[in-house]
Amino acid sequence: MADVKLPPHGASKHGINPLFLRDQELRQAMELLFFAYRDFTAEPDAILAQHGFGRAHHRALHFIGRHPGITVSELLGILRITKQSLNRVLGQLIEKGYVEQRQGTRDRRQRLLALTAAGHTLEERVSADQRARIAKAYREAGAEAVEGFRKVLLGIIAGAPDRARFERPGPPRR
Amino acid sequence: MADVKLPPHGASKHGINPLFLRDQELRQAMELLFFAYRDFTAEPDAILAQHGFGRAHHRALHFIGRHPGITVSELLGILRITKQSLNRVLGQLIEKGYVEQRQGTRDRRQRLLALTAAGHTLEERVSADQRARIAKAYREAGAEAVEGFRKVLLGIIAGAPDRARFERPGPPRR
DNA sequence: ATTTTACGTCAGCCATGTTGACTTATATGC
DNA sequence: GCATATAAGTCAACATGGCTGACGTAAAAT
Repeated sequence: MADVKLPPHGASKHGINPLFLRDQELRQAMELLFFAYRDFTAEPDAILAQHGFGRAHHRALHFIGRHPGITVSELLGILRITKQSLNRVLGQLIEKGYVEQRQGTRDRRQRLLALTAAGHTLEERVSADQRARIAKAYREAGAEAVEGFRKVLLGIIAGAPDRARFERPGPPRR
Repeated sequence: MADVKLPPHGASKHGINPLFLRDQELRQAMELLFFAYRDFTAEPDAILAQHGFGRAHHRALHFIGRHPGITVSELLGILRITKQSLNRVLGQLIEKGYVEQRQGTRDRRQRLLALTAAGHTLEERVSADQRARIAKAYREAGAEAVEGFRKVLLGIIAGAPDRARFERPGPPRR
């Protein structure tokens, strides 16, 4: 690593440095992720704003919808935010009747979270554009590309525990 | 669309609804994007915080680095934020000596932006983890998967103008 | 000469993250 | 049974990075 010296922008006078190409390729991927995420969230954000909500509310709705009965601390582990931040969002969703809590049976300290019917409806409305966008991208790219897309994103995701989410078909039961 | 009625969570008593599988697949993609983005930004955010900067600063550094001589309004078009928001970030980067402005020659109202040497160094430091993460994911997934990854992300990105960024090899000259 | 464009700036608002301190109820381990 | 640990909630204060709206200046375009 220390013996490779790149010129300021990687291109030497006598041709193109292969490490420069590599860097370009990696930065292109960074941009693809940025643009995709930017466009992926634009529409949902606009719809959420009409309800006085934000992106954080959507994330909660989504994961509660996919894992009915999820506990607060499990949700915290997924979102990687503080409980104070989550509580604000969760409180608003409960107050407006999109999320319900019930006490855990095995452990009565837990609050098991679930979407109400209204919560399901809202989540569907908010995510409609995202699902359509992915459906379109998948359709255009083909099954093989979809496999590659999954593989690479999985490689970007950090730890084993999170990756495990994508190994089994259904949500974890409680 | 109106004639297809899904049971609450898509699974009927007599087998699995193919539309449910489809929905699961799309939601899985949503989650992959979320987790990848979450983990992709965690390390850079930590480094930036040590410098008193945030994610917004990194985005500016990145795009200025890739498009030396970019104008303020071009950068605004890429980031899709307001000029007031960009100005705050840009002002801090200039003040601390990571970004330089010079007056446009063709149009003297323009401020052409470029990284200083310190700016380049900082950007490299901040993006090192991201590049390593992508390099690892690319290596593990293989060339074919990388092609698929690009194809699908490109399909998710909204408009023709933005996609054009990924069609040519080099940054646009000015 | 007028209008439009590129950029900058001031002021204030909101969403969403943070830290730190503290409380309550319940489980768990000795 | 008591001590400790855990799940969740709460209050307060703060930072970042978006936003709107209003206004200013210089230069280009018509």
